[in-house]
Amino acid sequence: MRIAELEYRTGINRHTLRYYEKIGLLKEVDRTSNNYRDYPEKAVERMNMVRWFKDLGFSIREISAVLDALRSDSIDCEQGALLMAEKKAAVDHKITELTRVSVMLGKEQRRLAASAEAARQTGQCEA
Amino acid sequence: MRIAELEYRTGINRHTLRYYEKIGLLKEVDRTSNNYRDYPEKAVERMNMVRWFKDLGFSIREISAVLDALRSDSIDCEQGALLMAEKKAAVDHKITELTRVSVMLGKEQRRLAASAEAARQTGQCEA
DNA sequence: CTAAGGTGTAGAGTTAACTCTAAGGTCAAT
DNA sequence: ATTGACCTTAGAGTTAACTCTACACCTTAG
Repeated sequence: MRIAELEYRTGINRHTLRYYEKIGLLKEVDRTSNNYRDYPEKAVERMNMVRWFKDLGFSIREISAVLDALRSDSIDCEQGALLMAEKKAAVDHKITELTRVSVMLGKEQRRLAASAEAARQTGQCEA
Repeated sequence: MRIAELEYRTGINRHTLRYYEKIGLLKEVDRTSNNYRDYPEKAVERMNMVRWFKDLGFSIREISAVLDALRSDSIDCEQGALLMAEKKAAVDHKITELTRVSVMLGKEQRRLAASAEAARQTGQCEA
């Protein structure tokens, strides 16, 4: 497929797609005889994965490393397994911290809602 | 306390502390007669909270909004409660997605570890 | 054959969030 | 009174990750 379709199917700007290619994040690209880029189905999958990771706060460098390790022609499985374990630990830590944040936000939400209720009686917000 | 101590106790660069003040993220600042900044204990607490949120991927704008709502002289509790609920929902969604990522990374880690084991026999990584 | 619309490259511009530099004021100790 | 370690501001520089502009080439419908 050409760049317009990949752009449409991934929601990633074509300039960004070319940028990703340049920095080595998107490697599944061929060229047609007229020098247009020709993307395989796999490119859609990779880019959707990139968006997924990116939205969760991974850096491009991290995503590159993970995708490279997952690519089937990856050189070193041993190394790849280590990377996965390391990333999983980081993700699990983040989940723990976010859970703490969620609890805190829930508490504060209830506190503020109660104050808002009181305010409707007294006219003042905070107690 | 002066800026050196706040820098030491929060691990946040003094330039960054002044920057945070300028953009309204750090409001608990007084001045001594010689125009030096004089921070109350509360500033340490706020800055540690900022670091906590920042490391979890919140933007400065988001952190500002949350801290403002938590500040005891906050104007509108009603609005604050809504903000907390909204942020909590976003955090909970992120936790769900990160959990999916964690599962995926775990699977890939095991797959790669198995391939590495096989490689030790055959000399080839991927099957 | 030409105009519209898709594609190419190179490189400039943008935004967030710092991080640092320069030039100068303050203060405690020698 | 000078030195050195503080502090001040204004503004420049940096990094990541885009996003856009300019200009030229390719393709297809009328």
